[in-house]
Amino acid sequence: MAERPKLETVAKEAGVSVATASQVMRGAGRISEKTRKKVLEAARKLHYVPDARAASMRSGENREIGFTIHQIANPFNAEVISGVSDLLEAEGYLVSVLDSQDDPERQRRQLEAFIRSSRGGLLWVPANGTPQTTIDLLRTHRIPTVTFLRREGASDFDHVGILNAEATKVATNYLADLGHEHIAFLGGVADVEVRNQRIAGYRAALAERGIGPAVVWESQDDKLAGLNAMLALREKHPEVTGVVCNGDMVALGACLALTRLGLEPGKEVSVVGFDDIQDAAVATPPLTTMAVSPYQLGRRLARVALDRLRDPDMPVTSSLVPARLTVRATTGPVVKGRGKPVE
Amino acid sequence: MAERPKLETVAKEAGVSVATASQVMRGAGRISEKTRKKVLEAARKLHYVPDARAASMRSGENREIGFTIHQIANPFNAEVISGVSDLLEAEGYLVSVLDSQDDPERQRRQLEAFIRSSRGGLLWVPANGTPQTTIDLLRTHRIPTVTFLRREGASDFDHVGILNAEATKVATNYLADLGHEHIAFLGGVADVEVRNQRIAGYRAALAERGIGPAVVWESQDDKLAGLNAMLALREKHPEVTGVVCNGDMVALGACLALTRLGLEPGKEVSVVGFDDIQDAAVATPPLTTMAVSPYQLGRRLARVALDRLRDPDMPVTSSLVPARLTVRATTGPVVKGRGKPVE
DNA sequence: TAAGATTGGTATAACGTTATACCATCTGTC
DNA sequence: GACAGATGGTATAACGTTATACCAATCTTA
Repeated sequence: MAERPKLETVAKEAGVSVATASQVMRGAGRISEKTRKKVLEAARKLHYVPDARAASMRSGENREIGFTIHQIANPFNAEVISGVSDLLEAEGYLVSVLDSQDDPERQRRQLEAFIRSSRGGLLWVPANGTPQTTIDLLRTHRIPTVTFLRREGASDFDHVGILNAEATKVATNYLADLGHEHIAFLGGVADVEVRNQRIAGYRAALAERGIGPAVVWESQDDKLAGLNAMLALREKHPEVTGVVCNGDMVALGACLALTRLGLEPGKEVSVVGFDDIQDAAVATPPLTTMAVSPYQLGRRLARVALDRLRDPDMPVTSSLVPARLTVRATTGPVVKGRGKPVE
Repeated sequence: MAERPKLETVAKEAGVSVATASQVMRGAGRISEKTRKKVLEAARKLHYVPDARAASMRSGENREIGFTIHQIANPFNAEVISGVSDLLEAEGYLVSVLDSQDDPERQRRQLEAFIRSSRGGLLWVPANGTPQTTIDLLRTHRIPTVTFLRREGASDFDHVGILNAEATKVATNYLADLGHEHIAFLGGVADVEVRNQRIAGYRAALAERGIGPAVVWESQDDKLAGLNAMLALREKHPEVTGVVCNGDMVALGACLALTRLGLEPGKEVSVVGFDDIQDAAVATPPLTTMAVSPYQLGRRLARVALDRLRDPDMPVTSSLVPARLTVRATTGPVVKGRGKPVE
């Protein structure tokens, strides 16, 4: 098999200069239909594929976009990725996803590699505990960047995120409307920005209603952790009848815990999730949750990135989308009942 | 802020030639400790980051690896990605993930972009229905490629996969050992290679035991689809008491369906999953499944890729890992019972 | 029909690295 | 003190594109 052909090979085959061949491939310049055909034919015949490195180096353009996210293995994020890819690929960009696993050190290495290859732009969920040096790195190298979900307040980069406080406020008020007077916030680990916002909304609703005190309980954001956290919360605070969760996975785990305790979610204890992942609707019982459409969120993110790429001097934008209360079966009016002891 | 510094800037700052600066940055050539220090200091001061495009173009090396997968939004795949990244990043590579969404056309576009930027290597789960032209594309451009999960038989690329037939054979035999005589295979859509292998193992076990007939039922590989498929299967074949599933998500859906029908998984009907995703252990009841450790599988995949990158002329390898029967609560001896009608 | 405009094409210098070949200077040896 | 070998450094031509400037024909138009 022949070596990878270059423009020179194609030009020779077509009997024109490299400059002409280049113009034909890019659809630029003024070329007659006849030679255009000749060049395209030659390129096809030789299976010519341009070298993006050389092109990008010379032209200063790069149609590859990076998406650095804290966890790929998360149904919500995965749907966001779909939304992002669909829109950007339709515009001729290539999206490659990097998983920082929420580790600032790993993130730094990835972003450095990213800068080395001079990608076109970056969609970024900053890892928890991202140091200033990493932010400086991106700023120094003038990478068109859109932050996603985190670093909402910072106005150094464009941002797309969720109206977290508003959402948990709605959720908490909804539980209060149902008659719940002891409402807890469950899930997430301390000092994650998104969680802090959600807790703030939860507290605000409590304060408005004059109920409380606030009960905030930590846990990792997966189902098993949610299960265990709910068991512990229940033991320490048996008076709690309403639970606002940091995410659907935790909420589903919490429901599992209630079932184990012989309690029925939506009866003795009401649970509200956050995100509306696919499982939420299918679970038994189906989960009441604050729904954000991750796919649409991804498209929004991509749209902002496109705008930024087209006009680098545009003022920094921030775009926050609301979550919608979606009532299913895990919430209801207060019902008395003690449940059976754990087996 | 200054323009992005190049090697020339660094060299000037340090008072040496670009050649020397280059050698220092790469740790090559013979350079005195004194000038080495000078150059490194200058680079640090200017925040110099080399341009990987230029380096790669000149040296012909590229430490970026692509991982094209049919679905990111899948807990099993997500864990594989972790395993791959952990190992390759430790070796100084950067892994970027592309989601083909199992669409051959989208996959072709992505692979073309991939070739254009002359990445170092490719880990590839071929989309279902991948045409020969796409395979030729990779071969023509001599991309070091390792196929994963699919195209097991083809010996044109290195391969890492799962011993599918063996696993479902074990699962089916296990159900037969428990006394089940009517065993069905549930899940997956027609003509996906992995599923065909699993069905073959299932059929082989039936044949060996002299039980049957085989009942094969299609469904998408998610929980909701599994639920509906199980309901339909149950209606058409009420005699079935054992179900071997194409994946854990389907199996979990099937269990949900059984519960809705008033049947207890592991009692009236036994269910075996495949993969052992995180949810399998947490579900109620916990799922019996054929466990493959996706993280370890990812590391294996990365290992094979590294070997290939180090020795391009090495003969093509194939590495198939077994799945381990992991008994939990959804399987048990045959129990008679009709269940209650759907509410 | 001469001057200008338009059309279709080409030569060539970048882009920022790295690999090669080469050239000074030292150091030790006889 | 002449010569070999080691040591430390440099000049320069690639890598495969694209952008710029330019040129040679051909076509207008007055």
